[in-house]
Amino acid sequence: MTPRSPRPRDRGIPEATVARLPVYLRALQGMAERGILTVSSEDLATIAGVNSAKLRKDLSHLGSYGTRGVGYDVDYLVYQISRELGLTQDWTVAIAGVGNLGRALANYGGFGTRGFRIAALFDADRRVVGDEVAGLVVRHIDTLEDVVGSEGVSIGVIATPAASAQGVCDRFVEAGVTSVLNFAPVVLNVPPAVDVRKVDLSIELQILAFHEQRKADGQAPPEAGWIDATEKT
Amino acid sequence: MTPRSPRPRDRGIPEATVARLPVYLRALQGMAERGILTVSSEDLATIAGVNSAKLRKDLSHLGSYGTRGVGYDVDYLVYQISRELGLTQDWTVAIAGVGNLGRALANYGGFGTRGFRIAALFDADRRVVGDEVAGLVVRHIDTLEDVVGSEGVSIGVIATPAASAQGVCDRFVEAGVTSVLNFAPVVLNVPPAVDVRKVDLSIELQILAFHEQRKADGQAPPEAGWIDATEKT
DNA sequence: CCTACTTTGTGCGTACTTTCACAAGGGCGT
DNA sequence: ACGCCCTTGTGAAAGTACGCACAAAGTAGG
Ligand SMILES: NC(=O)c1ccc[n+]([C@@H]2O[C@H](COP(=O)([O-])OP(=O)(O)OC[C@H]3O[C@@H](n4cnc5c(N)ncnc54)[C@H](O)[C@@H]3O)[C@@H](O)[C@H]2O)c1
Ligand SMILES: NC(=O)c1ccc[n+]([C@@H]2O[C@H](COP(=O)([O-])OP(=O)(O)OC[C@H]3O[C@@H](n4cnc5c(N)ncnc54)[C@H](O)[C@@H]3O)[C@@H](O)[C@H]2O)c1
Repeated sequence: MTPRSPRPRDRGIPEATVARLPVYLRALQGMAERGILTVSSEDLATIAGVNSAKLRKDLSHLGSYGTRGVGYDVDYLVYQISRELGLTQDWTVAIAGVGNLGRALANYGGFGTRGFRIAALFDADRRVVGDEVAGLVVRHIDTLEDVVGSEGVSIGVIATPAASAQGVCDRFVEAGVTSVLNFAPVVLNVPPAVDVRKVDLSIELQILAFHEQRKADGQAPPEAGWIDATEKT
Repeated sequence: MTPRSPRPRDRGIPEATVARLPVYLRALQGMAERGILTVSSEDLATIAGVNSAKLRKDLSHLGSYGTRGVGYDVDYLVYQISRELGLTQDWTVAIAGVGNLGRALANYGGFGTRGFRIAALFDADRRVVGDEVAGLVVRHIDTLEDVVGSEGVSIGVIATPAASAQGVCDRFVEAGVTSVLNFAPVVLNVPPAVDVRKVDLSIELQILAFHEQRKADGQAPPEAGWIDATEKT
């Protein structure tokens, strides 16, 4: 068993590494469930779809948690990555906009099991307010400030139409939310202390279309070989 | 450069630029609708949330479409970016997995209006097959090969549970699909000629949690004006 | 205790990205 | 026709990210 590390030496994990840690974490959790005790960087890298040197360098930012000649202790690494990502504590989430997407998000079980508790759903439409969705009663958007305060919401999810997104974002920020996940196709304006991440499905499709066109244009029928997708996110 | 080039001399546009073109495009389309004829890199950059030098360099990859002293012609730029992204033609999309997320995607109007036609919905559950969703009848996943062939599907969207994702992906690929948008939290394995893009909401939340923890750990958060979010995707 | 073998952690060169800063191009008023 | 002023397009610098290759560190077996 790897000895515990005295100091989490961080302050300066590259953003690219942070974006990959959740991938490693998920792979490791899968292994832990299947009773695998240790894993080499080579094996974990293959599963995570990355180069093993990159994996080792990523993990080295958290500390030296591997054992040369053996690999990494799965449970220990799960713990270390979780701690680094801030998943050892629960985070409280609120979703604004309970339409197609908002409902899908609310009904998705994968969040709660990962330390993200959905505490409130908001909508502006009175036909929706009062509905029960995923065990929560949809509240009116005008109660946002009160609820965010009383529930201690720290992450706001925006699933409203684009036109309302900035307004809702401002209210989240005003109410003290410091992280926002935005599904509306607009660039949000926020103070420097607030983090925004955007998920834009149309953009993803357009990027695929670009490459698709490339493939169709310059003809050079690629060969065989079965490799890991690049999965650029 | 290394002895061998990874691709037959990349005909130009950096991946990072491709990922931003859709953002510019959306901003420009909004301007076009409001009757704006020309725009400077400074203004467009502000709206798109990027640095103006970056914007100019991005656009320079498409050609010299600006006029010094004036800016860019909005309509012309919309056309050029659309062409570059391959949006002057329609793309046919199929969605596999008509659950919470699959339904939200199918019901979303924003795709069709941007040149992405949803041609088919597939599910494995017989209670779902036959349902009408967004004007389409859900088909059984076993008809995937036939439909993909006859409809000329080039982009496959995977919204099934993680356990089924690789299998569905393999069938898409086998049927001739060369671009995949994956919502399931797994790393897909595909041949080199196939592009995969992944959207993983849990990862986004985990990245936010990481920064949230940082803010809490550290000390007094910065205080300043009102800037554009970095929007790293 | 020593040798053979495995796997980590990282130094280093390469490639990509972002940003700065400015010369050159082009419109417009006079 | 001329010169001023604005904005583009782009070299060059600075900052990130990637992946190879290998010494160091640890295991296993005799
Ligand atoms: N559905 C998708 O698959 C999908 C895909 C890509 C992007 N999006 C984006 O996600 C967002 C939501 O999409 P959707 O399909 O769920 O739309 P939707 O119209 O089904 O739902 C939007 C909901 O937001 C509510 N709303 C409107 N203004 C509000 C406000 N000020 N405060 C609170 N709630 C408000 C509406 O009442 C509605 O219930 C949109 O911005 C859309 O562009 C959705
Ligand atoms: N709903 C969300 O907000 C959300 C968020 C993040 C990630 N995801 C991921 O998206 C995927 C779908 O999520 P969901 O909430 O819609 O799940 P869901 O369970 O509601 O829907 C999944 C659907 O896929 C169908 N399916 C199962 N196996 C199939 C197969 N082999 N071929 C075709 N269809 C099959 C099921 O019958 C079901 O209808 C999951 O991988 C989930 O982890 C969803």
